[in-house]
Amino acid sequence: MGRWEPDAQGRLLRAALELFSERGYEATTTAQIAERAGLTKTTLFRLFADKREIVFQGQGVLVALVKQGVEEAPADASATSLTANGLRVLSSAHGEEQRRIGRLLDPILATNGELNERAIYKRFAITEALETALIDRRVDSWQAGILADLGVRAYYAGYALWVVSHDSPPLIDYVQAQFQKLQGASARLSEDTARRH
Amino acid sequence: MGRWEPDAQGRLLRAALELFSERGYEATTTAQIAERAGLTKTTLFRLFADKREIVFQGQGVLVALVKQGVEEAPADASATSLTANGLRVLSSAHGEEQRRIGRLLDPILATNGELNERAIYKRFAITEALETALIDRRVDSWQAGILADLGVRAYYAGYALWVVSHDSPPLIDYVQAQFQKLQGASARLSEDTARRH
DNA sequence: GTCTATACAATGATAGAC
DNA sequence: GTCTATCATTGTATAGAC
Repeated sequence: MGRWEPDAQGRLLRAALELFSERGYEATTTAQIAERAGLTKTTLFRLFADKREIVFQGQGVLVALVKQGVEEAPADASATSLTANGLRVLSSAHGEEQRRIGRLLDPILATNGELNERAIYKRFAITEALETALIDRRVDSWQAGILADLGVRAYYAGYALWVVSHDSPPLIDYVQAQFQKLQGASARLSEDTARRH
Repeated sequence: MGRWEPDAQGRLLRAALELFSERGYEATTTAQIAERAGLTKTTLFRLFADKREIVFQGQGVLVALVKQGVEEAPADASATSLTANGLRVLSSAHGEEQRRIGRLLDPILATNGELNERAIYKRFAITEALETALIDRRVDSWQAGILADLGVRAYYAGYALWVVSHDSPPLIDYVQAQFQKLQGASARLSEDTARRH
């Protein structure tokens, strides 16, 4: 049992992804994950709050990043620019390593309600962080909510395209393209409504 | 043990809300809930998928209602009208009974991450149902996503106001007011962006 | 300060009896 | 349809080893 070896969390994450891919999420016990990582169940639960967090704890930084992106934007930035900057910093956390993890994780997510529920919870946490950060930058609270929904929708749509792509463009390119499209669709929606009066 | 008495689910829901209010969600065991309802733990888990579903299973109909509301809207309805009709039928499910349950449940939700996670999952399910129903009515898929976010945001904001109010107006009045405000904020957002070119 | 061993409570599944 | 009984697994708590 190679104890004291470094990166216990990383080893547990890799062991979990392997086992979940091999035999599914439910058919894998926490004891098996710990064993493959050369640790015990006790240690696993000291490092992760629950079984789901083994694969999702990495997303904890995303909340801080989107907040930071909004805070760091120029003083004269529009509400939309503040959002775009949040998305830019948020996306910057995703490199090849995250793409590889995503490719393993997404099929598992799709077939498991328990994991999917946690994924949605993380999405909501990012949305709330973005909304709060925008309000802190004096964006109108109605607009902050709308932009948070729009921005996070762009982020997840962009992510879905990026994770399966074999191209070189970084995630932010995909996210920005989605954000533009959604803004255009939103503008057309408002025009349509106005035209009906 | 008054077995064979009717409305086992309702008895379990009431028992759960009482016990959660008295001693908190985590301090209440499923055996205690079953006991207060005059049943056993086994029966509880046959009627509900897990402990959280005791208080959330009632929301399962909401997904069907919002879908139905969009489907039943007039053939010439705009995308916005389709959404409004979905919200109208969705809101129609909430009477005094639901308000009473909400008043008990909301404080418990606020203090428990596990329950909160399930609540967010239900919100997402309603959003997806609305988005899909709009797409089925030939709404552009970008606009469908935006309207689903906007509509569900209006629904939850309206619900939060309604549940604590002591006035007579039904939920739909609150939801419609929120939907109007959000549409206005969205239009101003698009104007601001256009003006910057 | 991190890991292990052990014991424990609670969730949720399953099988057979009424 | 419900009950009793038993079971595997998750997740916690404690005390001690390196």
